[in-house]
Amino acid sequence: MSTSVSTEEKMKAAAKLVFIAKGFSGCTSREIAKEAGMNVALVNYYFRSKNKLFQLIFQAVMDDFFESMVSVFSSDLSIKDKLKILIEREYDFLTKYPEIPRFIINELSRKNNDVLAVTHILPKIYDTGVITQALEAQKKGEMRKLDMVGITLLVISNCQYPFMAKPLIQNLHSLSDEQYIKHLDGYKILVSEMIINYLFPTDIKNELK
Amino acid sequence: MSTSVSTEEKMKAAAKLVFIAKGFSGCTSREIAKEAGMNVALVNYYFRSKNKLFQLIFQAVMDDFFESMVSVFSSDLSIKDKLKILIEREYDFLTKYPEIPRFIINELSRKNNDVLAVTHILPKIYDTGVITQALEAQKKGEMRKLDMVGITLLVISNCQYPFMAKPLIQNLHSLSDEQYIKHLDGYKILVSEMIINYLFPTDIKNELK
DNA sequence: GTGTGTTTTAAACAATTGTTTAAATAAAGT
DNA sequence: ACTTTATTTAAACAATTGTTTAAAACACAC
Repeated sequence: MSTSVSTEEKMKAAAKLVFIAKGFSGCTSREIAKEAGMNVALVNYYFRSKNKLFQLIFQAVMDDFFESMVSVFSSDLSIKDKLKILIEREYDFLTKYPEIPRFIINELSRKNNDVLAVTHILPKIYDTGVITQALEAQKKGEMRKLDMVGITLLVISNCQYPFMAKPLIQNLHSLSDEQYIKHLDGYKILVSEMIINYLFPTDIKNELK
Repeated sequence: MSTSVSTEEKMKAAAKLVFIAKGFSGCTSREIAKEAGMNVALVNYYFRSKNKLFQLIFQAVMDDFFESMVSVFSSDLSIKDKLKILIEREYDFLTKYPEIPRFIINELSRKNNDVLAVTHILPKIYDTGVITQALEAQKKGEMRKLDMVGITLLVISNCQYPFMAKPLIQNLHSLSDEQYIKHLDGYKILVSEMIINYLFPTDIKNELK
């Protein structure tokens, strides 16, 4: 029993690694098993099929991915500070796991994907009260009027895309890995400044409408 | 001869369609041939291999993708107007071909990809003189100091990501296709406003550093 | 130890993969 | 019309795919 849990967990870890790096259609069961150092048949023994294993991993990655968002929104901060911290956290997370947004967007774009997946996240965000908090700030004239979709897009566009586009930008501007990471370091500040300044303009009368 | 060009072209069109939709590892030679309404063997007859065909398509898509950027930069406008128009054009292009950024980023992220590809684009952008134009505007204090990588990231993050993330945002916020397109319509204005305001602040003394 | 159940293995499976072959068809040249 | 070349086809190819099978190895009760 003790070893079985361990092997199942090792296989999941390997699957996560390989799936994220290569995508569902880009890898094979044998590749995952090899990464885990075990026999191919164990994929089906423990998870019934490559697809079932994938769904498991994908769901877990999704939950991880949105966990920090929910936790920031749950904190006791102003909406402005929440967004500031969120951007900070996103960059931290993505520095560690830069492949994840590409992985998620990719697999969600795949048809024949059983994943309905994400619908359970929005209620969690609602429960944090962050949305009413934003609405109140907007009523008080402290925050620019913008719906939740827009706010989400604004934040994750400017956080996730720079990591997703790394090979593109590197190729385009001939940058090494270190050069690119360094660039992102400064870019994070810019993004935070730009978004916060836009959403919470200092000169309220002129900017807000 | 006349039919042969036509079939080769038909095959390329089909390949473009299928590759963009499903990616290199996500589709088969037979699928492409079927889409073109022809025999599988013709893939290898005309293009030697699935991989060679892919490289051909990928290169063409890349060139298309950056063509509008170069053409806008070549125009006779201020740097500020060039960026405004660029954002406008990007949204137009992406409304037509929303899958392309995901396709490009995906395939560039794939290892074992022979594509070195993009290095020929940057010189073209240099040749438009847009970079010296930006530097001059920055010297004159009209534009915020930010290198080309940052400017590129700023524009394409906020243009491309909203299209790439469509299934994610739709899933997250339970939006129909029409609802999402509608959202993007308004979002485009926001993005343009935010970026231009950030790069060209009206109150120069306070904002620029 | 013996027996029972679980875990792991190597081998096999049918299906699908990219690619090749060799024959059939069409086109072009003379 | 005949030859030659280019195009298209169906069939086959070896390799790889996800999955199954049946036996081996293991763990642990008794």
